[in-house]
Amino acid sequence: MDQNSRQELEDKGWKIGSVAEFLELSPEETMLVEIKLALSRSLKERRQALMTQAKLADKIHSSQPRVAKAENGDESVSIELLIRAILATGASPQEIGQVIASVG
Amino acid sequence: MDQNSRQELEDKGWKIGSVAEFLELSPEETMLVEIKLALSRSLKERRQALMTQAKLADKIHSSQPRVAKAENGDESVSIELLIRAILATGASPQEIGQVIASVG
DNA sequence: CTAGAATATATCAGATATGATATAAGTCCA
DNA sequence: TGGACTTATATCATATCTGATATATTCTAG
Repeated sequence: MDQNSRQELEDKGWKIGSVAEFLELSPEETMLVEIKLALSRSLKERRQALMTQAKLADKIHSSQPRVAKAENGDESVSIELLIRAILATGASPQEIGQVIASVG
Repeated sequence: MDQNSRQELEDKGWKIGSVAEFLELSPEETMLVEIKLALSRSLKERRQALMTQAKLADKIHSSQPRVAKAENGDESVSIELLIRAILATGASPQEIGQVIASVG
């Protein structure tokens, strides 16, 4: 975990108040966060190539603001919603598996 | 989706009241459910080889009953908890990606 | 520039997932 | 056969996630 990753996580609001607190994330907790961020990035890439946030929101019976949060790695977004959204871009389970497997 | 899968899903309580209702699951919704079930099965296999449900519950700061639900594909269990649990068995993101990629 | 479209941020009430607890049911072997 | 251990089921108050809405900001074409 380098300084850039740390900054990225803090920027996304991963309730990190101090370096010490950050370092207390276990490897498993860190992996979980990285999985979420990888899914966020994948979602944004795929969605941008295909449609607007509002259009995707409709497809998954959600709202444009929630899609925005999903794409920006907001901590309030569940992995479940991320996967629902990615599936709605036409991704296969294989592709989703790839994204997760690509994490550290 | 064959008859066995359907029966499996109904057994797990995936709020399916009738065949018609079941068939109204979109391909994306079906994939999501199958991803969850695949993760459940993987969790159970891995955990059984290593430790007791109570031990795993401690590791993820959860409870034995919740681990039981996770392993039995209970609808109330989030993908997030499933992944947290699988990571706690020592699985890598690669292995989790494999499980998801193995779905349909 | 600038209007319209897309995206981001803020707020919130309701829905869902959570860990805890109690306890039932199953498993195993002394 | 029964007692320890493990897993399953039921209930619940609380925490977290949800979609909706309002609105601010950013982007893009003209």
